[in-house]
Amino acid sequence: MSAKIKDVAAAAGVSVATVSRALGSGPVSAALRQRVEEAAKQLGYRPNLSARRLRSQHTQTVGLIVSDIRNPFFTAVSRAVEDAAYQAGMRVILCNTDENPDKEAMYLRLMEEERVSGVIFSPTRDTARRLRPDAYGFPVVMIDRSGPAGQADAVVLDNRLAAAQLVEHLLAQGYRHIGGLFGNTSSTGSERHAGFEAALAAHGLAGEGRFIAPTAEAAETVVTQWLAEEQRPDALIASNGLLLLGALRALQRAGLSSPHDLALAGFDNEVWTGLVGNGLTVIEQPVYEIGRTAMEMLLSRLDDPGLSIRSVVLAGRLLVRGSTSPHPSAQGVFGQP
Amino acid sequence: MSAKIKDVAAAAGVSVATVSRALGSGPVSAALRQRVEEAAKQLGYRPNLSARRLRSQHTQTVGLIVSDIRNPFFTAVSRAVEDAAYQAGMRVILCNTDENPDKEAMYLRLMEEERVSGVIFSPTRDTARRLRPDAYGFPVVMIDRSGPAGQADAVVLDNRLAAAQLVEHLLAQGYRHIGGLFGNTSSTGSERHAGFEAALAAHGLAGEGRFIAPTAEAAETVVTQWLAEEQRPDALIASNGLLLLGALRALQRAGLSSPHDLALAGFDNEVWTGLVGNGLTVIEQPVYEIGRTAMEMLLSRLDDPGLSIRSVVLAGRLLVRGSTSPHPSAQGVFGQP
DNA sequence: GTAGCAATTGAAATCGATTACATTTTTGCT
DNA sequence: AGCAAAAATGTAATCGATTTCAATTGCTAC
Repeated sequence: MSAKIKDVAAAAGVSVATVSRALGSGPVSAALRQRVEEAAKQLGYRPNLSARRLRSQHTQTVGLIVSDIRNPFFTAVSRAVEDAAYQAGMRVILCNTDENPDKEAMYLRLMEEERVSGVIFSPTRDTARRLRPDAYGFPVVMIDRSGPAGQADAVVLDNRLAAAQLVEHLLAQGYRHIGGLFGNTSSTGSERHAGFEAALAAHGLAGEGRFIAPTAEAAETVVTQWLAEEQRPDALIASNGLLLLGALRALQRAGLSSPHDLALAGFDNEVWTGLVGNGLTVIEQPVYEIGRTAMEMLLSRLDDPGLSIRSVVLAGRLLVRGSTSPHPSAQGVFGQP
Repeated sequence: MSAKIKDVAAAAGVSVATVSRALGSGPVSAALRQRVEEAAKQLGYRPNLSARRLRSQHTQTVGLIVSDIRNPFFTAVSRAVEDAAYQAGMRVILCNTDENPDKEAMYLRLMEEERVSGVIFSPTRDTARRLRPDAYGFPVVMIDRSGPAGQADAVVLDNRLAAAQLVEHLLAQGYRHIGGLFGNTSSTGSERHAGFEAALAAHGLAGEGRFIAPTAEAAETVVTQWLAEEQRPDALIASNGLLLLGALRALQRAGLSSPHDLALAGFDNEVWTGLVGNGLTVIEQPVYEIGRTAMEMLLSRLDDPGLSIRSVVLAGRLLVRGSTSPHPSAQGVFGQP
C-alpha cells in the first residue's frame, strides 16, 4: 500500500501534525519543512483526498450538470468551467442528464453526497421550475437556462434579443414567411420563441413556431414534413445547433438549397455552419465566457454567501453568412449577381 | 449541517451499524430496514462519500484523461465511458491535458491522490513511452494511443489498416500523388503514417507525409503553403478530424474544391464531413465502442488484476463520399457522367 | 538569571462512515 | 422443552488526514 502521513512522519522524525503543516501551510521551521518534503518525496507520499475532505469539511469540488456533453455548446462551456476550476484549485465532476428530469434528480442527489462546494447546472424547464436551490447544501449557478427570477444565480444569453436579431435580419433581407423551430424542454426554447414572435409582431407579421424535442432527428423529421406542406415558409430559424443540423439535413435530403429555396439561420456557431455551402447565418454564443463567468459567480458566492442573487445576461453576435442572402424578390430587376 | 448517520440511528432507535447495514447490503430485519429508511428519508440523510471512501478503501471512481474534450472523438468516447461507468456504479473524473506532458503528469498525480480505481488515458507519445503503469496504485487502460507492446491494456483503432484502406481507395480512384498530414504528438499519427507509406510502397509508389501539430490551424497553414508549391499532390489524407478541418479550410480559402482540384479524405466521421459539398470520404471510428470497451477492460482488470495485458484493436469503416470520386484522368473517354 | 511572549512542535480529538468482533435474539430440530 | 446454530444487532476500532490545545523551545528585556 502507498505511504501514509504517519510513514512520512516516522521517516522525517517528526509528528504527523508537523508533516501536515509542512506540506500544507502551517508554521514550520524551514529546516523541518525541508526534511519533511524530502521524506515525502522519498516515499512517494500522496495525500489521501478522501481523508482530507472528510476532516477539513470542504471538498474543493464543483458539479457540472449538462444535458449532453456531445453538444458542442456544452463541450465548450464545460471546457471553460474546467479551466477556471482547476485554476482555482477545484475539481469538476461532469454529469450528463439527457434532458431527463429523473437523471437530473439523481445527479443532484449525488452532488449532495459528494458534498460539492457548488453546482453549475443547465436544467430542463420542469426541473428549473421545481428547483429550490436553498434546499441543497450548496449554491447553484444555472447556465444557458434559468428558472423563475431571483431563484438562483444564472448566466444566460440574451435569448429574446438574439432571436429578434435573427428575425430582423431575415426581414431586412426580404423574407416574410418565417418559420421557427424551438426545443421543447428548456426555458431557452421558450425565450427564443418569445423574441421570435415579438420581432415579427413589431412588423405586423406572424410567424409559425414549432416546439419539438431538441434532437437533430426530430428536427429533420419535422422539417422534411414542413417542406412538403403547400405553403412552406421562405425562411427558417432553428433555436440551437442540433435543430439547425436537422433542418439542414432535411433540406439536403429534399434536394433544396439555402438561400435559393429557403433561407436558413440559427443558433450556435458550430464548426460546420461555416463550411456548408456559403455558410449558415447564426447567432454565435460567447461559449467560453459563459463557462468562465459561471465559475466566477460560483466562486464569488462561495466567498460570500450573502450576495444577492445575480443574473448575468450576455449578448450573442450575429454572424451573417450566405444562407440568408437577400430574398430573390428583393433583388430587383437585375436578378442574381 | 445535514444529518449524519448518527442522527438517523437516533431517530430510528437503532445503532449506527444497523443504519449502515440497512441502507447498504447488510443482514437486517425487514422491520428495522423499514424504520431506518423512514428515518433517513425524514431527515433527508445523504451519506458522506468522502467518509465512505476513506473507510471502505475503494472510491468507485475512474479517471478519464484526454487531450481535449472539444475534440468530438474524445467527446464521444467520454460519453461512452461515462455511460458505462455510471452503469457500473462508478463516477468519472474528466481531465484535459492539451497534449501537454506536464499536465499529464499533474493529472496522474491527482488520480493517485483521489485513489481512483483506475484510469483511462490517451497519452502523448512522450508520456506513453515513459509511462510505467505499475508505478501507480491503479490500472491504466490506454485509448486511441498506445505505448510499447505489453505495457498496459489498450483499445485502439487498427491505424495501419485504416490508413492503408484510404490509400488503396484513392489509388483505385486513380490518384497517384498522395500527400498525408499526420499529428506529431501521438503514436496514432506515426502508425497511420506507417500504414500510409506501406500501402503506397506496395504499389511501388512513394507519398509525402508531413508531421505537424495536431490543430486545425497548423493544418490550414501547412496545406495552404503546400497547395502553392509547384507540384502539388492530387490527393490529401488527414490523419484526424482537426487536421482534416484545417485542410478543408485551406482548400476553401484557396478557392479550390474537392475532388475537382484535389481529392480529400481523412479520419473521424464528424458531423460536418457529411455536410460539405458532396461529403468527405473518411474512416469512421467506432467511437462509442472504444469508450465502452475501455471501461469494460478496466472493470475486468479490477475484478481480476492477474489478467495478462490485453490490446483490443478495432477496425474502422471506410465511408466513401464525394470528395474522392474518380480522378478526372481515370474517367475514360466518356468524361463526367 | 529569569519572567514574558512568540514561534514551533507534539499529543490527541475529530471528521462520518464501514466493519470486525461481541452479544443478543431467533430459528430449527430432536 | 432444551440446545445448537444461525441471524440480527450493538460496541468499538478504524480509515488518513486536519486541527485544537497543550507543551516546549528560543528570544528579548529587565
